[in-house]
Amino acid sequence: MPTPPTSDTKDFYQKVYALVRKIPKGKVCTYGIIGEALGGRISARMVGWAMNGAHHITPPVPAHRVVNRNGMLTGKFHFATPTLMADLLAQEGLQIENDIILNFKNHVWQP
DNA sequence: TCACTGACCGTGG
DNA sequence: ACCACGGCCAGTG
Repeated sequence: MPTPPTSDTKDFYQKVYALVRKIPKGKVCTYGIIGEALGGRISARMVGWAMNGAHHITPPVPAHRVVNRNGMLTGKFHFATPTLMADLLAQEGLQIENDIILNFKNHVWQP
């Protein structure tokens, strides 16, 4: 069992992207939930790091639906424009204010 | 090779 | 209720 001989890290990236793509429209997810959903052996930090490569991969990943536990758009600065993330979320019917998702807990989606 | 940083989270004082 | 610290893994200088 054994242990996956090959590096899990690469698989882990793919898992993160797959899960994020699975997030339904109008819903959001947190880094911690994703990390736990992938096995819990990973840190939420790595999830964010994985998203760092989500810019040049295909198909595109709706990273705008991934926020921190606080419901705050922490990664908005990593997007094409700092307002793109809030804009996309607003288009999905989410209410954003001060870079924070209103009623965030009510829009959280879990795998 | 060592050290620091980074789209985080949880617990303690 | 708020502030501070540690833990986690990987990539870059």
